[in-house]
Amino acid sequence: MCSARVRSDDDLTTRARIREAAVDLFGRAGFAATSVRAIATEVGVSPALLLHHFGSKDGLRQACDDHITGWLTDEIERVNVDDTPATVMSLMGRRPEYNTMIRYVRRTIVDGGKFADRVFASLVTDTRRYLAAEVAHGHAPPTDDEEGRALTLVVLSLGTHLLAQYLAPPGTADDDVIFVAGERLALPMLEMLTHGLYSDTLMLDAYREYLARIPHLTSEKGSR
Amino acid sequence: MCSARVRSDDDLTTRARIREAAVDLFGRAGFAATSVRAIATEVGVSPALLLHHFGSKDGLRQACDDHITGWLTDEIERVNVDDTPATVMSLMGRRPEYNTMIRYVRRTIVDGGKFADRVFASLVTDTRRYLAAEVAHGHAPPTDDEEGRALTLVVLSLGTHLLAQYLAPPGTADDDVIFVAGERLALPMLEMLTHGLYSDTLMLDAYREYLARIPHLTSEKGSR
DNA sequence: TCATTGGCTGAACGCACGTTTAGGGTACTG
DNA sequence: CAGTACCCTAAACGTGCGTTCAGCCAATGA
Repeated sequence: MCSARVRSDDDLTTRARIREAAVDLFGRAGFAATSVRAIATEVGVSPALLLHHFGSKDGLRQACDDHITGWLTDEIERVNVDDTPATVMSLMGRRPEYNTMIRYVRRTIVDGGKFADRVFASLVTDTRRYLAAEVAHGHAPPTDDEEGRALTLVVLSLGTHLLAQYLAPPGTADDDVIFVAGERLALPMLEMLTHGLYSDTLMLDAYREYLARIPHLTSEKGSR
Repeated sequence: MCSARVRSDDDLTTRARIREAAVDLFGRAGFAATSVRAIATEVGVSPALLLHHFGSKDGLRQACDDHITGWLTDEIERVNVDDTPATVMSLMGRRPEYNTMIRYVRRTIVDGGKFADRVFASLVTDTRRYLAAEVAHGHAPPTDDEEGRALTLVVLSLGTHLLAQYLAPPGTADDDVIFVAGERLALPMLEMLTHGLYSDTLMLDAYREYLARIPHLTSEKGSR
């Protein structure tokens, strides 16, 4: 079920080849900017066949979402067993089929919608689990706002993917962008996650004071 | 020139009102998903007038880009004088006209293109200048990779805007999303920027070792 | 053998889009 | 008063879209 996702196109049913092409094109150009005709041409079939199999363009998107969901679940599960985020970040983007998935997820997040909400939520959940493990092993101190810390990490990693095209040098081959961007930021990010940026608590104190002075909510946030 | 950007719609020429509506709609839904007819309806004029003034839909986009460029330059210049990133982050998103600008910039970055490259580059430049000042004042230690550190900060701040809809609680009013997301992350981010995440150098050392073992480039990166 | 099923196509439909064209209305200018 | 310049519109054009429909063709099963 897992290794079956890596194979030459010849092995696939036409239905599956259509879906693969759709995932690729949706991920690259977005759902709205990808026409049914473009996908059909890519696969070498008629536009009508596509609707015969999936009912409508939205049906095809649904099939892509489902496919990616399963894929993502498998991979995260497989990876959580024995890898660290650093190695995961390095490994991903190396293999072209990961590129396709990451591009699709990227598009999903950018375009929004229910599926995107679910994907984001699951990323946060996974990060919280990872952070809890780090705290348990004594590699990170506990915090009042575990969710906030997880959100910050998700912004860092997802943001790196979202902005990959700007982080990789101009002219980087399309399929290398995600990997190159990850490598570019890995060291300065780890540096910041290890030693922080500021050498004093000036900023932090200033913001805490700002929060204390303006009690804008039924806030229990500025506490500790 | 600056305060002239805040005024009721009545004061504006029709040409300007069209541009304002276009900035708003392009920012919300994206260029491709916003039709000339939709903008015309919003302003209350005929679609033809729009093309009379701007030549084409692309001409209108260009006018929006130019408008936002000037606006952004003014604001950054005004802000750099005496504000800290924390207060800037807090202030922005408060006023609705900033919301419009941020949404437009967000779309620009997501959709890519030459204008996006320029915007991103100028964000990095500004962040580097800010970091240099912090180092000069002794609030932050120097680093081998100033650009990398700046990129990391840009990913953090821009990422927060890109992902704002997921960071704010579901159901947050459209115009509050950016501000609420900023407030949600401000404290955990400052915490991380001040104290870091990891309490040991395990991760950092592991990645440095990985870099040393795989000399993939004419690298002078794993140094220090 | 014939009927049935399912993958697949070519042609067409209705629609929304960006754009063009011809011209109406109003206010300056000689 | 005629002429001109400008803001603006109604109507239409061509294009590409998602989708529908009638039917071809090969394989299957009775």
